[in-house]
Amino acid sequence: MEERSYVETARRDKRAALEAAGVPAFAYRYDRTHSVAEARALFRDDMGDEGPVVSLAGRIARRAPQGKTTFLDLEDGSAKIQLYLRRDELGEHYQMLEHLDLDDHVGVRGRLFRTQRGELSLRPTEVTLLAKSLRPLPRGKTQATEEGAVTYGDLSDPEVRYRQRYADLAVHPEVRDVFRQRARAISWIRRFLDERGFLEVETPILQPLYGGAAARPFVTHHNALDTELYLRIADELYLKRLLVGGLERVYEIGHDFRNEGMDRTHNPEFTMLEVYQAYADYTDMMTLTEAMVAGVIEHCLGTRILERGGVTLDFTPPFRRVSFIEGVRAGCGLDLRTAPEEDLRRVVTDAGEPADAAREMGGGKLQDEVFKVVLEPHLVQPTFVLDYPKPLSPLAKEHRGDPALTERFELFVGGRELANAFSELNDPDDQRRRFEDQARQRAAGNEEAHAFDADYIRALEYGMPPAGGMGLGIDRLMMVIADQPSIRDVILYPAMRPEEG
RNA sequence: GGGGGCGUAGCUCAGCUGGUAGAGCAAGGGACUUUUAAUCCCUAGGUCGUGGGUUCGAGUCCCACCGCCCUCACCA
Repeated sequence: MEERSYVETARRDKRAALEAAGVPAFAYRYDRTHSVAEARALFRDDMGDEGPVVSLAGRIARRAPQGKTTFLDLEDGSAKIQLYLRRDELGEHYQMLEHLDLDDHVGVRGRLFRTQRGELSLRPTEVTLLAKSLRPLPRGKTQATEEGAVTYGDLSDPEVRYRQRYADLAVHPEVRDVFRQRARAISWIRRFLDERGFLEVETPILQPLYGGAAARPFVTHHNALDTELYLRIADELYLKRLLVGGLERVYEIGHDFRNEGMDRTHNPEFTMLEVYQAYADYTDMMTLTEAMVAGVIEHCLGTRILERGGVTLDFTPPFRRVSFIEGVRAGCGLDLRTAPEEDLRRVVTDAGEPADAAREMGGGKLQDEVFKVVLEPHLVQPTFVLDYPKPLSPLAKEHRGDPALTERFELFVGGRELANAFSELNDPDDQRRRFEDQARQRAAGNEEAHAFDADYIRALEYGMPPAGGMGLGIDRLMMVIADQPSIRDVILYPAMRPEEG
């Protein structure tokens, strides 16, 4: 049994006292007439002491008993309001107040008015305990200053904030706002796609073969089938099968799982949007992505121009476009298609990468590294990087103008990848060769190489229409929209090591 | 995985070259009928992350472990 702090003991004593007096500590329901924000909006200054009567429910966020008068702050999901309680107006209810604590849920009914100090308040004639708080929330104390509210002694330990998100949310209205904004953004994206004829679908998370990206998977086991299953690393291959089946525009918003490192921009499970459109190519995807990203930002923030970390980001379409090859050439003078690998390695090591790591690189890996060093850090404004070298893009169609490249783009913002799209490879024989190549890499020890997916090849053989496909990391988009520096701040329950080792 | 930092009361933190713990807020008692971080008086509250070691003596020094943060690497 966990030992209780003296604070909790005091609260339990109060609970017992209330229950002994016939006051239930945990009520069943309460009819409120307004949210606190709605109630605040009802009041007009010409009402004087005769404001409307409302019923509100929420937590006690401040307690300031003053003898025959008690001030409480009541906070619900929308806002805070001060309660002004008088013994001569509450009668026997007033005795109950001394058994109420910070954080208790209460319902109150009374008239709105403005105090002499000018604070919009509620003057309750009834107070109902709705739920006792037996453990104090880690609240700070808020003071109004000339520059706005300042909170002292506030919960700040990131570990506690992520592990006990309920407490973090309860004491930080601004954290609740981040997740409200997230919900608004996602529902706007659904509407955007629905209006354009895209069908929202759900594909398997448990998969016998994983694919669609280069990543190590989580492995699990199905008892009844006695078989290994993988948590998906991407939706791609299942969604493209639907194009074969005649669902011409599909999308999915769901979690992918990648069994790799975690940091400020990576959580092991994360929310991905994938969109596929038949008879379209990557230029159509670029238009779609631009409209969607600019639209959702404008919907959430009311503007397309954002200040982020001292930099002004302008999401007004059209976004900048930079060719992968040209961008690298402008950055280091080398043409990735023709430059000797030695020269590419020198670019990488000159940028501070360890020489021995660079020596082991070759082919696509080396090209990717050159890009990361030369171009990626400069992609601050929303920028499409176009036409990736073929070795980097095993699921993308060969570029119609250059067999060394693929028709692919990635969208970068603030130096980070936000979206990835191609003209989808739909030639089953080509795809088979690429899978075979991946199988060879896998046999050579590359854990991230694709498995050979015979069923997917079979689907392509039936004939997949030409299509554009796009994937967008919802969490990273939310980091931009909500101006949060860590992916953990836009995920309600980020991955953490289990407590107690 | 490498490097750096952190872990002390319910919360935020202080604690020097080692001498067995402090503050503010929160809590309990008292005063107070318009407060705004209310104020004033009093009181209580701690296996100093865990386990070893050095020492007459460890929150402090050493070692190991656990957890979190930052950073590099890997990746995405």
